[in-house]
Amino acid sequence: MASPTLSTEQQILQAAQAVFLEKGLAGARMQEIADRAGINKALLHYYFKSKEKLSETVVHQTMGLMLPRIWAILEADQELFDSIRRLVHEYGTFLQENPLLPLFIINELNRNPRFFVHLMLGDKPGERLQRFRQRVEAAVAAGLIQPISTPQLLVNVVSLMIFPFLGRPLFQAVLGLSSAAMQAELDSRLTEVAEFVIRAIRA
Amino acid sequence: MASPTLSTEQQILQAAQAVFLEKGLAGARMQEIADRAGINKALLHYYFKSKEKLSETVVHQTMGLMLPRIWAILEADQELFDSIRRLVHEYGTFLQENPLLPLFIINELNRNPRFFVHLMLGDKPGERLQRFRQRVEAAVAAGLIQPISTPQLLVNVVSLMIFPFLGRPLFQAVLGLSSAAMQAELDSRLTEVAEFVIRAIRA
DNA sequence: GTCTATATTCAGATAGAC
DNA sequence: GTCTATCTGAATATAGAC
Repeated sequence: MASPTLSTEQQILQAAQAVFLEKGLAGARMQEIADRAGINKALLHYYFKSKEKLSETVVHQTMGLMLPRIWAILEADQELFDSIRRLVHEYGTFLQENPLLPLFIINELNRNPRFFVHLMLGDKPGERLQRFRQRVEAAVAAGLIQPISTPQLLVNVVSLMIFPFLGRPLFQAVLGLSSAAMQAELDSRLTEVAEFVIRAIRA
Repeated sequence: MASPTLSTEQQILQAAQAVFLEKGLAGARMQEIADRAGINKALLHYYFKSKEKLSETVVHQTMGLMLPRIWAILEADQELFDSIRRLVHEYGTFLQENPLLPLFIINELNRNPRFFVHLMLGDKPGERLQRFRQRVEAAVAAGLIQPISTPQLLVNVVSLMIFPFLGRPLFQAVLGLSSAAMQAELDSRLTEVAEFVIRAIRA
């Protein structure tokens, strides 16, 4: 049960986020959310008409924390390698603090791409990346980096950051690492991934 | 409805795999599996006592296709860069043919790590990677590649291969690509990822 | 082995009192 | 706003005839 100084609505949202992240949307139970918020199911439906509505509110709130920071970095006018270092470090830190988020997001993204993409990109999806694309192409043209398309570069960076949190149980077992040792590996990626990418693309 | 020349059991397994991959374990309905197999629910339970049992059989069967090939590459005594190229190409091709598999696997892996890890690695999880580990360390010692730990290298390669299939809807929207264009990007990764990794680690 | 019909369980949602 | 009690629907699983 969360701090009683929060409004009931905030208690619910906090409890709902925790349960959704732990169990996934399909696995989450309204009963459990109510229990953790210290109320009952009826009141849950009084505040949020349905589970679907509740989840949308939670997703909206949760994504709001991260997205502006990512876009700020991608749109900043800055040396490309520094952008990559900042992106890896800031987004990586956020992921360390929210390690369950990737699995939840990936599932909802695939279940309802429309809703999700609109939430992340607003009305004009393709355009937000224009600045970053120009900077990559300029760096290629100037011979600063290997010829690589913006899609491939971006997919690579994002994959390297997020996937370890999804495959963690597998990696830990295959590599024969303790939970602490695996955590240390993830920590060191906050800098290692950036250098890995930079070495790969540097001309 | 599948080919009627198959035994009922095979019809069921085939239908079950399709539904599990499309809907996920939680989202799959026994009714739909029965429908696609051309039988009814009761018969489904006659062959497989429960949904859980059925899913275990399907997972077992599906993973069996891929795992031996991966281990063969990791355990082969071969030049390291060639191993990476083979791994990316063979595993990548498999993923292209089974694009829905990653999402299903990742969910089941996190839902039940024990069962899953045992299925993938057998009784002695940490040991199967010994040969590959030695080869990486030897390459580092010989100055052929940058100093990198086996865990980081392996996590990187696997992340670069699998994650694009999980984040595909997002990437497609962010990058403003058509479905065909996105597919082309994924295709070209079959070779590009290997070269990306090799450039990153080459001394 | 295969079917129809039914039992059981569970979870989301609502009614209505306070 | 908050509660107890209840409805409704869906989905897994089983009984029993053929």
